[in-house]
Amino acid sequence: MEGTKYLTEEAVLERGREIKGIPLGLVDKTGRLATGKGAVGTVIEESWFGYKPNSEAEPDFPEAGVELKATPYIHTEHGIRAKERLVCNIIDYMQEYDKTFDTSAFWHKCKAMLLMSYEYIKGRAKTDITIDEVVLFKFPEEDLEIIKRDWEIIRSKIAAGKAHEISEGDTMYLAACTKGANASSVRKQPLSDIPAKQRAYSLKSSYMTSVLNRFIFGSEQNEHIVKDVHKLKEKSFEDILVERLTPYFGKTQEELKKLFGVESTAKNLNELLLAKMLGLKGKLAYTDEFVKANIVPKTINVNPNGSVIESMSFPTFDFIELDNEGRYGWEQSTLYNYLAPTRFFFIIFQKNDNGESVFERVKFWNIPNDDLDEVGRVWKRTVDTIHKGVTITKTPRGYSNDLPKKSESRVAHVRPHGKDSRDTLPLPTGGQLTKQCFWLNNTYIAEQIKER
DNA sequence: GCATGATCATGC
DNA sequence: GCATGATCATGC
Repeated sequence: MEGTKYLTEEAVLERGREIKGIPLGLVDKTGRLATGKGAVGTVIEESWFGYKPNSEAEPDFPEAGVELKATPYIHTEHGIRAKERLVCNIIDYMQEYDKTFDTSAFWHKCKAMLLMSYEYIKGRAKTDITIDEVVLFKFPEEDLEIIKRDWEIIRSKIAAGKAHEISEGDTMYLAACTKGANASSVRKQPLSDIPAKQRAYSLKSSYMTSVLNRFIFGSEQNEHIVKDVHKLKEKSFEDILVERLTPYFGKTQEELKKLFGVESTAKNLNELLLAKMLGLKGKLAYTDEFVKANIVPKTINVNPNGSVIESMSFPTFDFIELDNEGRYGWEQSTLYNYLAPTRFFFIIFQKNDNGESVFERVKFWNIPNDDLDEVGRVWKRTVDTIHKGVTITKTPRGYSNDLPKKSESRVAHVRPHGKDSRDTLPLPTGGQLTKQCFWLNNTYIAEQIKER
């Protein structure tokens, strides 16, 4: 096998398929499997295809123009989910900014990928991993239109001397994720002296979940918001969406209910109304684009004076798990990996002087880099406090603790989030504490949604 | 008046 | 039964 060239996509795919079911321990001829991350793909490339890992810029099979990607998935109670983002090439800020999508390093390397999927099972030895499915993946047209715009968003930030402001949540499917030993892995950018974090092109984990489900497990697609692909050539997905909602800006909740014949008084009323405005059968959150791009709709209620009524909560955390995560650092944490790639779709309702709720506007938002770092500091403070032991004090209003308060940070804080004060979880240092979660400060949200 | 602790309500 | 999104309520 040594020195064999795979000259066509078909030849790569055919050979790739033959690996299905063979434990990687039997495939590995070099003992590389024992080495760290990325070993699965490298072992297959080297020991199965007989290729030496090549230069960064070329696809793994240069003659066939195919990049090999081993991608883990997890079985959850809600079905198949990608374990992580699919990381592609590191972005060379100095080179990429004056290219076009077609001449970009990303497209050169990743326009065709041999996706080899395997199930990630915690604790399983790497030698026992088997590749379950192998497909030659090319981006479907509707995804490619969005990916081209994603790429352009990244490029234009570099071209504006703002490579240091790039963040994963800027884009929908193709994102610039951090890649490096730690936060101090930085590189030069062409139009500014400010060093920028090293980043790589990646396909968001939410996008990979969809790819796995669709192309490997053969599931149905979700309902699309933009049904006509050609529209995406003219305008971005976000512009199309905002445009379709604009006619309803300024209407009160009651007017909208009447308009759409909605009777409900439920808390998810706004969700129902939005679906009606867009002519959806199901929920906005379950549409193809929102699911793949990891866009989270959030209703924000604003007082007549512009202040945001409530802070925004995130899922409850487990104190013991959080303590464990502390060993791996902020960028490996659950919170980081939720907050960094997520785009939020803010649906803004403002109370008018008659106390009626008015649908003001919508805004796509993701957390800016600096503020994400600030959340990282709050996270670290939380981890450290939990690790050394939370101090709990009885007060007339319940139990108070020394986790980060709103007054400590412009951006985020920690607060209870359970059924009631008896809804508790164990602490790693012993004893129990009311379930808690991270919150984005309402004052911070107000600042972020301000129209500039 | 607001930060902070507490709790409700719905849907999966 | 619980996670999640949403909101309440009171003491400082």
